[in-house]
Amino acid sequence: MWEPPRLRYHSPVADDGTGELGDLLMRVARTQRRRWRDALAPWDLSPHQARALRVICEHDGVRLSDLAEALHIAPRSATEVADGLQERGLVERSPDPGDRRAVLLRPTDAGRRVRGEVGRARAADSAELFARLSAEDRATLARVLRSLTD
Amino acid sequence: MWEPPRLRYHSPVADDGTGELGDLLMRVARTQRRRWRDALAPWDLSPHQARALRVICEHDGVRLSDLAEALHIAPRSATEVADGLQERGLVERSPDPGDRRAVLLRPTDAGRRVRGEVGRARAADSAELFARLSAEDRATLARVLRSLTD
DNA sequence: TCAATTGCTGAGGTTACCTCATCGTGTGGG
DNA sequence: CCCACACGATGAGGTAACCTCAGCAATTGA
Repeated sequence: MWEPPRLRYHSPVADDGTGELGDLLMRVARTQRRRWRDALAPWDLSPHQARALRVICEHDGVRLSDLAEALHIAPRSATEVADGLQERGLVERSPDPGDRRAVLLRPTDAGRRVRGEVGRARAADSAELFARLSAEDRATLARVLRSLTD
Repeated sequence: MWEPPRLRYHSPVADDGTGELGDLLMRVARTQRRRWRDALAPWDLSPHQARALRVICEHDGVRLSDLAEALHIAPRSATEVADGLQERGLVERSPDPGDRRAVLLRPTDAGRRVRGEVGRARAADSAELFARLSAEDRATLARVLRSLTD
């Protein structure tokens, strides 16, 4: 039996349309983040680990400091993300032949496989979420969002 | 002097358009989340605290368990959010006359004032972010996002 | 050549969440 | 009218994901 929520979080305040856009955007983004986290559960990866795996798979031989930059975290924290992936056998550390201080991260075979599976799961999930939109709404949404990312 | 980033996080992978929508959405949302956090800094409030203050101001007399539900966190964690707001003098606890187990949260005068200031700052920030869109793009975006939040 | 910088990581702290246990209060079936 | 059980809040304690700072080895530049 359904019971109405006692509190609504989102404001019933009348506004001019731009104020609400921010709310809507965050709401959809939160929905998608939650969906993504759930979709990632079978591999026991956090969203950050999945992003790191993707970065590492896309560029052969990634330095920890570059990974940190790509993920917008402190260099020290990239060490921990890499530790997590290494523990799971998805990436390996190797010395950088050009700079003996540095460490290069490379995907293992398992890492490449998992990255592929995760990528497909993510694409499927995204397609499912956006399936309710018409093709032209999707195109408009993509254009509008792109113009907001500068 | 500008230097190109060595790594791009976002995938150059060609896709069918729906896969990229998810990325774009998360990217815009992250931008906005960061902007919001920065906009909140003058009041020393976390995003969660600001949301809690908003909920408390919009409904007079909010139980901790209701706050937890509204913020999608465990009841125990709502206690901590309320503690933070109470320390800053923005809300106060009072016994629920109808149930002596429960505690009702109400905004103080300072809380109401801060909520107003934060709301205006947020609206201004949101307006600034979305200002580059045409009025009809904003309307379309709102419609499309709304249809994704069910 | 050597002082300063860079890349990584150990040590330890913070924040924001969680679960479980406890305590006082409400409530419904016998 | 009980009283066993459910419920609301919170203390205690744990975890995950960040952070800063210090230290070490390697590189770089004046």
